[in-house]
Amino acid sequence: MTQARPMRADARRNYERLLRVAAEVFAEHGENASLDDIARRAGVGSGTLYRHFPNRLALLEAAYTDRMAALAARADELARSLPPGAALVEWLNELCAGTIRVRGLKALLGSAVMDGGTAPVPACCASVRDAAARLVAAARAEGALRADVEPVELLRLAHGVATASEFADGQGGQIRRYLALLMEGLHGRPDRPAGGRPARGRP
Amino acid sequence: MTQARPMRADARRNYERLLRVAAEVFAEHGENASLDDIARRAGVGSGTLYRHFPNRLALLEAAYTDRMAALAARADELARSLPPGAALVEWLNELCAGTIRVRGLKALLGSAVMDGGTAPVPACCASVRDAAARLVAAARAEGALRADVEPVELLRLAHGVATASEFADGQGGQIRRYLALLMEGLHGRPDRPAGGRPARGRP
DNA sequence: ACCTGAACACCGTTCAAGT
DNA sequence: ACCTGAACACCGTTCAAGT
Repeated sequence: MTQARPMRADARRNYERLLRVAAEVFAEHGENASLDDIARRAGVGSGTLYRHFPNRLALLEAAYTDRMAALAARADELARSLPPGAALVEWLNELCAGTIRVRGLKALLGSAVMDGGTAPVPACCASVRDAAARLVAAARAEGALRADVEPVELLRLAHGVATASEFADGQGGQIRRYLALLMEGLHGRPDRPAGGRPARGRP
Repeated sequence: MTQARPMRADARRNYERLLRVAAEVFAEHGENASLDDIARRAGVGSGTLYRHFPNRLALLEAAYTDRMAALAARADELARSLPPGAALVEWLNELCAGTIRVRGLKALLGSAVMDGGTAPVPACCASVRDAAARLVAAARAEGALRADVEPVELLRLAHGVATASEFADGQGGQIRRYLALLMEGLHGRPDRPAGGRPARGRP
């Protein structure tokens, strides 16, 4: 998977300019930003963009690999400084905030939690999934998380929370609240977690 | 707001053809379907489409007004045949399933729960919001729903659940499950004292 | 009053021609 | 080996010309 031969100097320069510009433009205009615009701002021909990145998702992945890695690293940092349940919630919170602030990141994380067995999961997405799995395992062991929820499902639901939060105010003002609702449960009085609930229909 | 003067016969015909075709095409290809394609399939010039519907959202609204009304009506139907808590959950479930099956509907419901105080909420969106408010009020009165969640927030979270479900399998296979997770809460033991479902993890 | 379709600007993608 | 930019097909939107 690693570079077979080093790139020619000009190719490497173009490659890096494209990455830098793409990260900026995707962050500002979202995943559907104009590729032509990215090439233009990077000062290269559009063909050059396609030579390095065969499609939009490939460019998105390359542009945000470092941010994805940072997200994965952040999980372990939080795991060291907080109890498992709190670490998980805080991480999901930061993840949601990131997907709203950096607009292109949301699409990438979306592709990271998509099932579509067709394409293999890119490395940067796998690292975030793995980080989630570690936090989930710890939270489960502590009894802070029910056992029938898979890590990737939690990521999907967090993506949903980010989507909901985006609709709320366009920024992330409600992330913490919606995430708490997801984690705490919607029914039952806030001050009475167990019991006191009328019988519901058959499961 | 109602029709000042009846439309000319040919205009009315075109208008209706556009609506019918748009509903089909949006359902199939999603909110970003080509407007040109819709006009072509309806057998009218592209200018005619813009004359009747100034922008994409306007067409989307008009094309799905009846479905939105049906959704609102369905809420009251469920309220009559189920206990409040169950009626709410079932309605949200059908709403999510609808937004996945009918692809353009999702964007419309998204705009229905968006805060953006700029544009006034279109009538069809308001009717869905109102229906949600009725179900929420009943569920609250029964004690099946905590009191600090607004109806529009519940709709936003349901939208998030639909998004998460779409990532799961592309269809709606996980809606009921994710919705239950949202409604029941992620933490706390699965085998709670009252009304709990059987534990799937450890005994 | 309404419709048509050409016109314009834009975008994604490919590829022949260059160095 | 790599880059460029023209070329093609497509799309959203406007508007002069028609009826």
